Amino acid sequence: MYGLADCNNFFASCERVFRPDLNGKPVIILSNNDGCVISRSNEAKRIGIKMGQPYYQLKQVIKQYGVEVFSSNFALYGDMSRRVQITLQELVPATEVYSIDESFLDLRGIEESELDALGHHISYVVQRNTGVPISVGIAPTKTLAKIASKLCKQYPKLHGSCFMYRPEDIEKVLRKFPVEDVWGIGRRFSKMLQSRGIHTAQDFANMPMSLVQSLMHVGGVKTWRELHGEPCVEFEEQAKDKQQITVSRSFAKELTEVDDLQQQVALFTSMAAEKLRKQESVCNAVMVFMLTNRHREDKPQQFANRLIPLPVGTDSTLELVNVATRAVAELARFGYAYKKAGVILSDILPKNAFQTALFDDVDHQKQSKLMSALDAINKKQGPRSVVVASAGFDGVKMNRNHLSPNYTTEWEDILVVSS
DNA sequence: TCTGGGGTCCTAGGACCC
DNA sequence: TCTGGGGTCCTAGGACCC
Repeated sequence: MYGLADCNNFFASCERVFRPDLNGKPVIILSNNDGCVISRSNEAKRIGIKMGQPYYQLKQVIKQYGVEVFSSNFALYGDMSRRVQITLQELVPATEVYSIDESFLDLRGIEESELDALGHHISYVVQRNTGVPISVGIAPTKTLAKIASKLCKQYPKLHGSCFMYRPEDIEKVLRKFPVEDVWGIGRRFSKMLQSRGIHTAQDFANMPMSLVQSLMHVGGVKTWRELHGEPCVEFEEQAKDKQQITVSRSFAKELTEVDDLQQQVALFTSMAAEKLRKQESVCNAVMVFMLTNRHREDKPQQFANRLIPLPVGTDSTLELVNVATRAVAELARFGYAYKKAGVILSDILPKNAFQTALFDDVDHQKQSKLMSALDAINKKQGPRSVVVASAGFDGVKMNRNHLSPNYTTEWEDILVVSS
């Protein structure tokens, strides 16, 4: 049996933990730059606010219903996520962290007769210890566990946990479960399936496997098998190293000056390099990209990008910033206003396996020591206590007009003092 | 005026090899 | 008119996830 523990309306719930006065009120969380809605309390869902809806379209509704609005505060959500994960780890043999608000639970070795009670216990303890409400689904495959956890959100009578295992019970659920809500079936395939008269998960499960194979390839077959109770998606306790690391942001105002763009890209590159060093890897290529505002059809459009292969794998912020900022200077065109930029580190390998080039003129040992020192200081004193000069201390040029305090981490305060 | 960010996997097709 | 066969590697694009 597999379990899935999925936090309810996670970001909105995190904000509420420290603002209990908001219980029962509509709450929404906005994306970076206060662009669009990325999390909603049940009350906000009920008054028709949609996921991904642009904030500027909601001003009227917000006023009318007294909706509480928050800018996203990932320092807070990341820390709350960690607390939930620690709590889960204490309750089951092993967990797989799937996303910031979901973990799969390894329930091997636990008696079937105990699973229903265990699910409810997990749901209760997580809420008691962290303040975050959570839905636990338990079933013979990951895909079915996902469905079970979604049922909890639909039916409060389940009290936060749903254990489904008898084939006849599962079929009863699948007959009412929309095919577009099945894990692994996205917007495109849902549309295609619906045009063929497939509307529920059970309709999909009733299709011949060969037809699923020809329409949706191996991914579709996996999902089909999982719905039939045959596990195809393995439990992965150990998080894998990232194969690609991206840092990108939209800006509050469009940037037209090369200097400003370079400073932002230098900052993104520093952040990406830090993540790279955290997983003890090096990258062999850097991609820099810059976009104009695609919503402004009256202005000239550009999606500029450049891939820079590196002669030797590196994890050095200095080296990477150097390459990335040079690319910005080459890409930026006069007369274009850039709304978003980013950097992607790719061709990633473990650091201990990296190869040196024949004519390598960088002293890697020295660079490595410098980066270790930089990371150590920033860990102790708070993020960006020490930065490369080209990235500056100002941070990203971003709107965050409804930001909550960092209730559980103090770094942002230290940053203000030190900068 | 104002529309997020960060990932993975799979497939098809082209380049290239013998 | 008719122009081999089989393999690998790489990349772009499309699908999906949160």
